[in-house]
Amino acid sequence: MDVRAKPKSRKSRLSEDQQPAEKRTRIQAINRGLIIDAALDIFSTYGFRGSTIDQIAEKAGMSKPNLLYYFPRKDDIYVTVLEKTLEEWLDPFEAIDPDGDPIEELRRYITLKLEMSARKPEASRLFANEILHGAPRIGHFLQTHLKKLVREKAAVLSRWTSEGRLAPVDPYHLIFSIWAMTQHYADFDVQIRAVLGHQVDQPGHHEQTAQAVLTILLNGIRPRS
Amino acid sequence: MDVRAKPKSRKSRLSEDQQPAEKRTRIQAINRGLIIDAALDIFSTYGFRGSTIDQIAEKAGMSKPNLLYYFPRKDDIYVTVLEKTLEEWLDPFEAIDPDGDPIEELRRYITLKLEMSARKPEASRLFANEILHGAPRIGHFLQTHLKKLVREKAAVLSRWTSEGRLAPVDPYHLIFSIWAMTQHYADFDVQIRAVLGHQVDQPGHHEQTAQAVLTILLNGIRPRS
DNA sequence: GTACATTTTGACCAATCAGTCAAGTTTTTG
DNA sequence: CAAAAACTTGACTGATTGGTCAAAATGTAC
Repeated sequence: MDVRAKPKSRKSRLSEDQQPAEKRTRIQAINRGLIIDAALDIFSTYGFRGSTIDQIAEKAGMSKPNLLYYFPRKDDIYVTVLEKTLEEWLDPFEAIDPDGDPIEELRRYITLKLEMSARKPEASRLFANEILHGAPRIGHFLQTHLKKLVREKAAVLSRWTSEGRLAPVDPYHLIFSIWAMTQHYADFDVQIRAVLGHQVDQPGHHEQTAQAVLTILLNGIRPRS
Repeated sequence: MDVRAKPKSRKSRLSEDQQPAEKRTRIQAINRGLIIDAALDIFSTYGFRGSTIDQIAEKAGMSKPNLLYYFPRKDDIYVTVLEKTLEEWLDPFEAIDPDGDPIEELRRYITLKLEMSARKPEASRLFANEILHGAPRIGHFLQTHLKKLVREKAAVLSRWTSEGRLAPVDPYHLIFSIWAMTQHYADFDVQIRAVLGHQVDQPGHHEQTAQAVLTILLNGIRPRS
């Protein structure tokens, strides 16, 4: 269940790359990587305005002017990181198989998203922060690419419902619900930790979470008599 | 279903009031109100670091030094607004009645939360933003008051389950799920609008949302054969 | 090794913004 | 109405921070 599979030469969706990847030197590849990793960390913790270039440079182990040599503007770093995050984020959604078994496909998708939330919560938080503040940089992307993608998947869910293989439920809201519940575990981690205490660091906790979320989504909370 | 009912002389939970409310003059009451309303708007849109005192002052219709006359520090405004938000936020949760009918109580709570998300999404976003950034100002509150409150309600849910009046599901994760789904509609409003289009502004849309969320949570998505 | 290109950095600049202050205006009080 | 209290504000300050620049250091190609 490795979701890190690289997107197959898919074009960047948010902006054109300033520089074709092939033209990059070895040093550039390394340093851009260091910067992006550091930036994800800092931006997801403090937000765009709350983060400083100095912080990112420090974390990446280089001077500020050096960092600006690779990404001339603060915005460039941010957009690059956001873009990478978005791609990784949507891959498993695209992978929902219209020809698979409905419950199994959704179970797999939900499990995958929960794993991502546990493994890389920074990515989820970066995205959440951008949306929360009105998505100033990805509004267009949401209205075009994401809208289309969701419409396609909603159609699949609709068909499953009409075939009686899924409970009759609005497919859009079902998608939103899955997103809500899975991302919540990354975005509201602090709150969950505060409430559950150290229990969240114990082995098996993620499995328990997955179990609970799947139970609620699949079976609902009304007792089956 | 009015949730604006004022908390019954409950003590502030985050910080002591700088000044007892009785000592406030008429002008103070008015201006503090204007500031708090403006601040909720600005802070929820731009985050703490992204908001400036000038913006808030402008929105409140007064000069910056004037605003600082009422709240000496930027932080003071923020904490005050956060505190008010938190109270309003938890009231309906506290109101879950251990002696009521489980499904009805949860249905009421979920409906109420969805209404709040639709009516005052700024409050939800302000809270989400604070949690997302590590809850630097309310960490203690979460670990004490909220933790205790959730434990109490989780015990009620547990009992309901053991009485067979609720499906067997981890009570903590059930609470998290409800929070996730209801807040999602406020926090990710931009995304939902992008996907659903202008449909969200049509009359009856909130009812439709509530219907879908309740169906999923109550009945799950697995078809009942 | 040498010439050229790439990478790195200290020192600096300009804009933004939280917060101060002293001098004014308005409101309340007796 | 007079004095005191409460309120308001223009002009300022110091700290932070995004971004520049020219010179130095390092890496690469022949």
